[in-house]
Amino acid sequence: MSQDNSETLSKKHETPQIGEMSSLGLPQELVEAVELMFFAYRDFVSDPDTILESHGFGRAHHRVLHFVGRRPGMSVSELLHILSITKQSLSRVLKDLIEEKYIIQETDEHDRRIKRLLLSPKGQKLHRNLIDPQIRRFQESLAKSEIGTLEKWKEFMLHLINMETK
Amino acid sequence: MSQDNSETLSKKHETPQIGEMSSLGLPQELVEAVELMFFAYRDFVSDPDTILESHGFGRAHHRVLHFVGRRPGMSVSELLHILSITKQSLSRVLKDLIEEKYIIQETDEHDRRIKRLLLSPKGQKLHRNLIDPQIRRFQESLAKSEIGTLEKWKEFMLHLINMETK
DNA sequence: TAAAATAAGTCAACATGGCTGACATATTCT
DNA sequence: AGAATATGTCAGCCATGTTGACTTATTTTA
Repeated sequence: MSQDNSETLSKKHETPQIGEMSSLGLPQELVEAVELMFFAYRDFVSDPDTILESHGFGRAHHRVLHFVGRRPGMSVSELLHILSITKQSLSRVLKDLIEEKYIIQETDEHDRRIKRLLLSPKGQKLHRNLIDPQIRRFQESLAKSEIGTLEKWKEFMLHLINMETK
Repeated sequence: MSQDNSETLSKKHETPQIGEMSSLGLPQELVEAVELMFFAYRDFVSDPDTILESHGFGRAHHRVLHFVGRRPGMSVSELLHILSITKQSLSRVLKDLIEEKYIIQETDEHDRRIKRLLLSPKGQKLHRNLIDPQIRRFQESLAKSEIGTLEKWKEFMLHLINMETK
């Protein structure tokens, strides 16, 4: 990973300038950003893998645990929608998590077709263990960064997200 | 330098500080950051998929094209190392790309065991088509962001990366 | 110069987690 | 009563990750 020396592209709506282009005519600082996205994400999601492995779970299980933990009582179709995967893909991992009692299903009071998903205490504990190293990684990175970094980082990440996802 | 987010709830029924702590005692702003990482990465890598599909390629092919494009003349083992995948995983996609003449192999002049990997003009064109929407996405997001966002974003992303990767 | 190390390629086999389409069941809405 | 909805399940396909063993060519080293 090389450092970025160029101080440009700092104003809103400014187009890339000649000095910033690689041989392919691409703004070099943004090509670097593309790579940072790849490496940072890969290392970031690698943290929980050891824990997951010891439970016989994969990353798909992690995602389900995460969103059910964050939005307790969500329905299966809401979960499908947020994960943007198919029913079949979800059902495999959800089945595991329910069978091993990390996730509890409760039939909705007013519409008995809907099953509300919740983390059991066991599920909450695992969820916490999985997210801890990721939070720690953020905290350690922030400690090395300038003040105000998190806010700007989050703002930018939010802009990167598709409308439909928001 | 930066902030400290680690506060612990000392009493059972104490109200978390607004906007900072979830019910699990985690800094809320960092739990949000974990989710932003998931959504932003997912949407970001989704851009090139249509193009790849029309060529019968997947994301693994994209990564190979990208790094060979960025570091022309790299060896197979260097590529293995940067991608952190196994020889077998790489060989499948690399074989496709070589057979269809997106990537050219040249035997190293001084050590004929080593094969230098290069993009053909066809490979360069595809690489460019794949990265374009990602660059565009960055530019559009930057246009909506405050001045100085890219530098801070890149700095933080770099801190998130493992030592071994750097 | 013979042996060891290195770079690359290959084979078989297996796991995870995406996908599709079809279909079943229970429940609610019209 | 019939349509729509929410969930679950079956069978099968595909991409891409894994391991371990082995070959071939070439270079380095003892």
